[in-house]
Amino acid sequence: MNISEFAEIAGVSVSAVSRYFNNGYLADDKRALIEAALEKTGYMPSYSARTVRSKVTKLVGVILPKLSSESISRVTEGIGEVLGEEGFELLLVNTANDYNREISSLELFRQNRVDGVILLASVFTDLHRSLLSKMRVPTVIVGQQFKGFNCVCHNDFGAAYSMTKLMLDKGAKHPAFIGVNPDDIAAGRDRRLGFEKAVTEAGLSVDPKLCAIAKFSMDSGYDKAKRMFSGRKRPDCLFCATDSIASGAMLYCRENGITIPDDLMVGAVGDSRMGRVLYVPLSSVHLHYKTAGREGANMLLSAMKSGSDVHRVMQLEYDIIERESTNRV
Amino acid sequence: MNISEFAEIAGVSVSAVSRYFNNGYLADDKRALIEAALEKTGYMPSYSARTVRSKVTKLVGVILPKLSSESISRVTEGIGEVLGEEGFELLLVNTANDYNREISSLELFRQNRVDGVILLASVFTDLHRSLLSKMRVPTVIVGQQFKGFNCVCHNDFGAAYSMTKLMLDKGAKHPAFIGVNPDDIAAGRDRRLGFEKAVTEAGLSVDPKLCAIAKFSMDSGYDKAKRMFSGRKRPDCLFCATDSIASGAMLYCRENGITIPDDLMVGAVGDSRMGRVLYVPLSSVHLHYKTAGREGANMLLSAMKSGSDVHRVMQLEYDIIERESTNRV
DNA sequence: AGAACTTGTGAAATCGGTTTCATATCGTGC
DNA sequence: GCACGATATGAAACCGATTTCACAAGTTCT
Repeated sequence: MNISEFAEIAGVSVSAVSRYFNNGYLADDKRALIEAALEKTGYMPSYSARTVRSKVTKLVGVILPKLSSESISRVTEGIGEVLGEEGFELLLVNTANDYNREISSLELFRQNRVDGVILLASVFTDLHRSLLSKMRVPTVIVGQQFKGFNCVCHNDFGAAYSMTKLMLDKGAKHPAFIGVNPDDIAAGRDRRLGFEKAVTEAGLSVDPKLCAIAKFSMDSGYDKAKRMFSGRKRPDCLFCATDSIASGAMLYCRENGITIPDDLMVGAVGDSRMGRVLYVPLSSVHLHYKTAGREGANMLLSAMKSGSDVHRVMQLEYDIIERESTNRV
Repeated sequence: MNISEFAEIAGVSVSAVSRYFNNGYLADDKRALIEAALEKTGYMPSYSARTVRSKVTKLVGVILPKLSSESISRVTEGIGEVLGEEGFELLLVNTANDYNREISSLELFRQNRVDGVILLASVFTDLHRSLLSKMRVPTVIVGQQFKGFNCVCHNDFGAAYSMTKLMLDKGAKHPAFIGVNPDDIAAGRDRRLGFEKAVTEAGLSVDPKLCAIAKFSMDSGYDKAKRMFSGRKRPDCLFCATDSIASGAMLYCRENGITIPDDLMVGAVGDSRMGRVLYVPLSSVHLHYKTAGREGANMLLSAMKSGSDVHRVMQLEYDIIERESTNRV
């Protein structure tokens, strides 16, 4: 059924029906007629037809590097909450960390498919920059700070610094580090720099043999820990860029008689649910992922409303969660 | 830029451009002309305009009870993989376990917003049934078996049965159960029934005082364990409907000197990442969530292609993962 | 050579809405 | 009594694509 058929059934003009759904001028008696017919027929206007003329899709594109990650799904949950209240729906693209899919999704969203875009990406390239600046629709980046664009990010540097400092303050002298790809500015580079600053500030030096780059997974954390502990130098504290990595490293420690926190303190970033129930509860830095999603969505909403090109940056702070893994007396 | 402007620039007719994008008859020379102009202008046809006429949205609606759950995000990942290959995108709705949002999303998708729907819901009501049977677009239910509709589900009964039997075979005599809402047929009722069958079959009886219904969370598992262990009767094995619940219960055990597996064996369903790194690695039943998502997507694809109303049911089997929590000698 | 297909083509109708526009009615201030 | 703004209305133009249709040209089969 289309709008003209429905208008005829209701006994009003096509324009009246359109106005009913779009808050235009409309007399109460027609409104009643339409509502009665609506009850009877269950008519719903077509979104696409509406979009052709009005250019409004009520869709927001969300580009994610993966789905089955606690942090990312929390961000997405926050985005959905805020946008849902405003009647927007999420068009989700999972790029599976595939660079090309990220680019092609941006390309797809660039023109007319959605009213706005929220991008969660780990690594940014020049191609990203050029594509992002050609965007016709408002865009917000969550989780990374990228000059010249709307961003909601975390204080990754501070988080890593504070967690490392916590361990050094408890007397550790041989700090180790397992991080992620430094091309990922937030989780890779900034957390590394935060670690390094804390170490240097404590009058110690960063030992390259006690530093490793892992992937975002437990298995990779296990692997890097294994290599590190096979060397001559033994660390007495370990900072990991993510909880997953830490949990893998701890698995190795457990299997090899390395006692936490006595032989080795462990601290990480992310405060995942898993951290609480690890065999030694994990000290971690809580980042406000869901809030980041909510704020990103709010930022996008105001950008879509205003249509202005002014970009904003919001940085969220963090909370240190101390648990047994750093509980040395 | 619209199709007529572009056609003029390319020096071909509007129809030719449309055919270029829709695999219609088209001579090679025109194809070349269009590709050259495409290179120059970056023109992209409007999805909504296309949809008005062709009725094809290339969108699939996915309705989820929550996002930040490992099992659900794995299912969604599987869905996205398969559908992405076929050029579909996901329109995601997170109902946050809100009954009304589930209904209103179905209502929204019923007509014309999407080409197909995949529904992950925990509890089905009569309203669900009536709404689902009024669906104009193909619909697949993942994770539940619902007579008369396309379903991809797990063998929840068998999973619970096997895990419980595993513990009873090792000599447990006082089995306990922490499950979820029995209105949830798959995770609630079937896992309960599977537990009960194993108990009865072993010549034991189900003690109501050793049975509890929790929510899908660690905290709730902790809480139910606390109450259960405050009673007079002490269980010697515990089956939990989910890993989260089990991890909460185990947290309580650890705090209260109940040794796993010696005092209490623990088994669950879900095989989440967390289970591997718990202070006592958790025995759990692996359900093929991602595969369920993939198969659900495949089922939807064939339903969309054929347009037929024949419904199919696919049940996926499971793997028992034995770890220390049931490792009694 | 002529019939019967297959392939290729562009003008025009069409999809289902929104928005403009010309016009009507009403209350209100002067 | 008249000008004026606010409210209300339906016909028609419009949005940007797809699809139909009538027809042309090239192939293949008798």
